[in-house]
Amino acid sequence: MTSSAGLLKREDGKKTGKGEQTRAQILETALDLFRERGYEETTMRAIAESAGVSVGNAYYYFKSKEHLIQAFYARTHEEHLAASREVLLRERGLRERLLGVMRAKLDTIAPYRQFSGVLFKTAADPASPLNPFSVESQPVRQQSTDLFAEVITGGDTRLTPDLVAALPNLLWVYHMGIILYWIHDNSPGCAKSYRMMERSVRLVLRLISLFQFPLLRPFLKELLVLVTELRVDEMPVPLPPPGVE
Amino acid sequence: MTSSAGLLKREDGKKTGKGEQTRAQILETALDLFRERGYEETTMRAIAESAGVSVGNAYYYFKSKEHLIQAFYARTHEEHLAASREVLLRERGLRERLLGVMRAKLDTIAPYRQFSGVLFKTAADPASPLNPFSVESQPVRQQSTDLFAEVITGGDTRLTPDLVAALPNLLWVYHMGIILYWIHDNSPGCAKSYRMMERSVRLVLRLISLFQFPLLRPFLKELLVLVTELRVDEMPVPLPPPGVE
DNA sequence: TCCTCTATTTGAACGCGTTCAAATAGAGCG
DNA sequence: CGCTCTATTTGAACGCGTTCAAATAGAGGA
Repeated sequence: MTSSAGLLKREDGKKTGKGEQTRAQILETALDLFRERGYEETTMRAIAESAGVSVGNAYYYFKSKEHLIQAFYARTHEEHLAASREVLLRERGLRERLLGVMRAKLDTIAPYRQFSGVLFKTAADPASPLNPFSVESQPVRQQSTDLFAEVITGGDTRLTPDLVAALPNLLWVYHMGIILYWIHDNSPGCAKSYRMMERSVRLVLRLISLFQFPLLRPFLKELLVLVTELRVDEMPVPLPPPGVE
Repeated sequence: MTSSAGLLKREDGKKTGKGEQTRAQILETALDLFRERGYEETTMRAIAESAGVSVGNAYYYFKSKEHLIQAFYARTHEEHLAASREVLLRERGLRERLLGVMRAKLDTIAPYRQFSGVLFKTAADPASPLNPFSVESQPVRQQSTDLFAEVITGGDTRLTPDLVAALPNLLWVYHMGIILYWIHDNSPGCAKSYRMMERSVRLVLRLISLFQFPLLRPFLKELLVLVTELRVDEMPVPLPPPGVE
């Protein structure tokens, strides 16, 4: 751990780097196979064989098959962030910004639609690290809500502080809903999802402008309380193993 | 036609009835074990052994371990309907009715909280028959939305037709959201969930009365379009490979 | 009574995800 | 060079959900 040496060290000085190569090899192979044959149909043995390693070795780098999904999710998440930044630099109108970010989301995950179902399934498990509310995904979730915060604050539309406070989380939930719809959408090119997304964005924007009226302040206050309580950071994390209740 | 011993032929002349007994035995045993040890920890072999049958026999009656969850779900669903009917007979105020139905829901599933997570996980899988949007669960879903329809139409509060049309589905989604929160709620007695439920019910009611204003008619129209499109009946169902049951 | 046909029941076997004790590789050091 | 320590790699083995060919039970007909 101290210092130096050999052909393999990272400037980071942590691991030898050889492992990182193997790790990447396994992940690439896995994602390829997932996309080709689907998640359930791809066995760990097949992944290992295609990657030219042993099964045990795959498990040395990924604690479980699920953790491969997590890696996939992290990747598309990054892609979406990048695509969104582009949109947010270009567009100033709230409508264009939200629409662009949402469209970017669907575009990003499009190639993986069929096995995104599995991701959603796993994510729904409270015990899974993939769960959006788990500690492990806290950073990703944070980045997502930050993104929505940027959508509403970086544009040319001024909103009341209440809304600015509540909207990022609400929009995050909203975008999850759209993805849920998308996962079940078998229309060619997921056309229905895109249409649904556009319509709902319009509705969301109208709701936003509606709640700008000072008259509706009490609603916002109440909403804010709920959203605050929804904040997952304050939710105790389900601890798994011992004991029955 | 019917043999004198009685229990060997159904009126509909389909099955012998002996099987029904075995089926019930397996289901009861399974649910007991699930509640005691949890879902993942309960093996099909253990269920079969405890029920005094072979593994293969368990699979003769339940196509998969998942289908045991489905049976459980059907049961608590019935319980909730019963409890709700009681509430709806007693209460006339919209607030009391919605609150009562929601509370009944949480009360009904309370004993199974820890393994309800699994149910949710499975339900999130688009390919699962347990999925709320699947054909298999269409009847249950229908009954649920009918229940919410009864909540709003059977009380002493008159609502605009638009709202009456849109609300059942919206309330169904809302109640799913509460359950999602509940699943992640580790507070003693799920107190946070109950509080969240009460607060959100209050908010929902205020929103309902808000959208009674004729001024907000366009919103309702737009919402109605979305909700109609959300109707899962119109969503093409991902068909499972072989035959039906 | 015996035969037939269907409903039910069995348990071995399969393929999967996962684990683990043990083998190997390679760097630093003498 | 050999020694040591750690990172990496292996493949057999385990327990699981699930399948299936074959055995059994039981009712109705001859």
